[in-house]
Amino acid sequence: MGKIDHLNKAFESRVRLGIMAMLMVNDWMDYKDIKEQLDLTDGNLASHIAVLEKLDYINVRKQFIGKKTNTSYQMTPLGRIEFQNHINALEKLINP
Amino acid sequence: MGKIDHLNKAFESRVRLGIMAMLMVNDWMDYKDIKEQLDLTDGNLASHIAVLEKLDYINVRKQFIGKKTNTSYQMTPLGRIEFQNHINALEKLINP
DNA sequence: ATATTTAACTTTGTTTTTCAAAGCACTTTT
DNA sequence: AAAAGTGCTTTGAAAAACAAAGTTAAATAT
Repeated sequence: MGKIDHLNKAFESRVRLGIMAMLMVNDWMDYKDIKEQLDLTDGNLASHIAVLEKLDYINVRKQFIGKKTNTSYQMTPLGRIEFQNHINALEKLINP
Repeated sequence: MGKIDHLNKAFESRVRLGIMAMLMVNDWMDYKDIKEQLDLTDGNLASHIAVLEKLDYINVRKQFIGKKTNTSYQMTPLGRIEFQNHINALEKLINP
């Protein structure tokens, strides 16, 4: 068993790392805010969100605020566990 | 400027993360040891080493031990700085 | 002396991932 | 009626990851 096996492939992208880090500390985050804070294009963000959603690492909520569409994201319990595991693996790798 | 801009693209691969982490704590590491500890194929390791060498993040030393060829790797000062920066960026991302 | 094994690659080919650009449907603002 | 914003999807090109096979030279075993 290699030493890097506990690093989660889903978090090899700095975009997805960024998304997860934001969702660790903010319960629901808007599409627009994530896009702006990470400086991403729509297509780029949408594709990474799709990956995280498919893995059941994030929940997606679509609603209307007034008459505007609003999409926001929340970490799932599984996502939190997996991200924590990844962070722990990173720490072990770095401080062996 | 996005929050993930200080994450180094070179370290998005868990293989390269693993190599650098090993070289943080071991001055010279053998090809064979890295390959075994990270459980990589020859081609896979060679290609990632090539990336890190091209960026001047690692030094390569080829020598004979007795009559056997021996290839080993060491982190360069630049590599150490860049890896540290990456780790710092990760920490900021995770503990904001 | 010959055969086998080992180290350290390189090459090849497939699959996956990234990312930007364009388009789209709907809504609000002017 | 026109322009602009939201939140996508689709397309397509480029890059990256990875495994498998082949290569070379040297080491060891027979």
